[in-house]
Amino acid sequence: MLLFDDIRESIIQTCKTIVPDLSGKDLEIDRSGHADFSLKLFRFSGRKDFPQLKNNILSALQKEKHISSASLEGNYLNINIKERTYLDIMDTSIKEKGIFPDIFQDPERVLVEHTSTNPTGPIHIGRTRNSIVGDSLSRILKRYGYRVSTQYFVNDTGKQVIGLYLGYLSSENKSMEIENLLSGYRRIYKEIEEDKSREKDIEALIKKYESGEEAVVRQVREICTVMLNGIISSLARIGIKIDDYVWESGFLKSQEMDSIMSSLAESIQTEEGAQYIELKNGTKVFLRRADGTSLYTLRDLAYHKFKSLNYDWLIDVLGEDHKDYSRSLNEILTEKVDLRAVVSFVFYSFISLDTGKMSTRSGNVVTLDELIEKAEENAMGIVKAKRPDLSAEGLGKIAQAVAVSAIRFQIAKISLGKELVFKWSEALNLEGDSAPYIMYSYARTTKIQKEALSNGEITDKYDQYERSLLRMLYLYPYSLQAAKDGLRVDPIASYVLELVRSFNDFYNNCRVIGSGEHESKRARIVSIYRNVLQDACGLLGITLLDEM
RNA sequence: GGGCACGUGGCCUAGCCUGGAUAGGGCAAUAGCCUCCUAAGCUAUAGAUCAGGGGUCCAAAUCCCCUCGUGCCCGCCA
Repeated sequence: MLLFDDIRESIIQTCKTIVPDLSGKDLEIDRSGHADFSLKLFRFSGRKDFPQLKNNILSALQKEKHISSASLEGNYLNINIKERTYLDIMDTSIKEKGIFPDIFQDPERVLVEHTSTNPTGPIHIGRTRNSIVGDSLSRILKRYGYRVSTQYFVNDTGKQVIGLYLGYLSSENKSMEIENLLSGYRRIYKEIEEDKSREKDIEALIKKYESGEEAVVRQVREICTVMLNGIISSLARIGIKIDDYVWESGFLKSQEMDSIMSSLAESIQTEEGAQYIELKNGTKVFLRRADGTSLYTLRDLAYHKFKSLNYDWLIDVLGEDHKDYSRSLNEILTEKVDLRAVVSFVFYSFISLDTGKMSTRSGNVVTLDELIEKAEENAMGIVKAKRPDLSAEGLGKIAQAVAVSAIRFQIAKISLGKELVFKWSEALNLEGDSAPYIMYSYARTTKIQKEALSNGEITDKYDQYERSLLRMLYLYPYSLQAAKDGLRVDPIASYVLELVRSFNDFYNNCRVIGSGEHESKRARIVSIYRNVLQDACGLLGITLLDEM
């Protein structure tokens, strides 16, 4: 059910007067170029009165006020909507509400947890998929009317982070700089590979840390803060700002953890002193080590409990490696802990490099900063060549917008289940299905917007390009809904590309300025285009510029 | 071994949930288009046994089963 004034609904109502058991599914958006919408009549073809039925629906539809034409082709009933209807619905919505579609306000409070990468180094492009998806998803839900917040769960406990701390302790250079901390971290993990007993030093430190030894706690926090600030500023460069940062160490001796443990009390079993609970499929989920220190699952359960106090719907954006883990977590949350909030998980597959899996520890990574820098440099070269008339400042502004938008779009457009292999040549390509392609089509409308006359009479003559563009614009809410329902970002990206393609057809075939009787009508179509494109690009983090 | 994903022209990808009319795009290739609102654009050509096999159905890229290939998970890591 779409939440705007949908003409599809009124068509279905009309059809129902003839065939009461018709449903919304029978009327689909046509993708094959036959019509705007098509009614599939296959499932009624067995009826004795089928020929009569077809004709009855046809004549009922021909009288419908929004329909310009309806015709039978085999078992399809093809329907075209009046161009003026499209134009008026969108025009009115934008004039009166400033937005199309004007959808509902849902009071649900939603928390999107994303990124949450270990603060053990700069964020790399693999993790960036998490951030981009999480950020766009929260924008989509906000656009839908939910009250949305975003949160980053900062992992400042456990082996990785303590390993980072040990690296710091055992290196001569005590500067709190990212590069220095990172090299200490890498050195420690090399040492562990060669000599497993080094892990004991980490375990000993974890114990000190969890027991709250002041100097340890303070220094770990300090190191994590340095790393986290690096990640925060990298993300800021691509337009991502996370509302809250919640430190995992805060749950070590928390009310939430106690509450979880008491909810689970009856199910807890022990094995050589370690505490675990058993799931329905027999999996053992460990909560505490034999030495009493907590495990990630327990802290994560406490964190979910905490989130559920303030939100109705929790959305976790996670790598596909967390699938089984999340299933276990969810089983515990729904069946053993009485969590009020609904929890949804969004999984994405990994981004790898030509050289294999990405890893901060091994150094086989492309960091987000590296990508941004190369992308900006690349964009700058192109803008310079195309716009020799602009000042350095103007060039920089465009190059930056192009680089950031391109990075975000390249990731957002791919559906989450697909594994990605990062290739520089593709990342730096700014033609075809890329953000600049979209941005460019917007920039071309600027002069039209400024100079075309838009308040004259509107003719009733529409050509195929105007008609297709109007229809594409009208279909925007359907993509919004697909994105929201599936917790996906790529439907918006696909839609935007299709919309831009449709606009380019229009632009190349329909002159606006000085087109006489067509000018007002076309100017209004362009104006709606700018509005919808801006809306959709806002969800994807694509910056639209008036010139480029 | 068990579980979860993914497999669409040389490369990348949409469509799959909710089966239906000629499988959309892009990159790379070839040939064109700037006296006309920005050529980061547009047009045309070439390129696909929708991994393979079986099944259901009037109808399968789409649903079901099997096989193969790839990735991920199966820790007192996070």
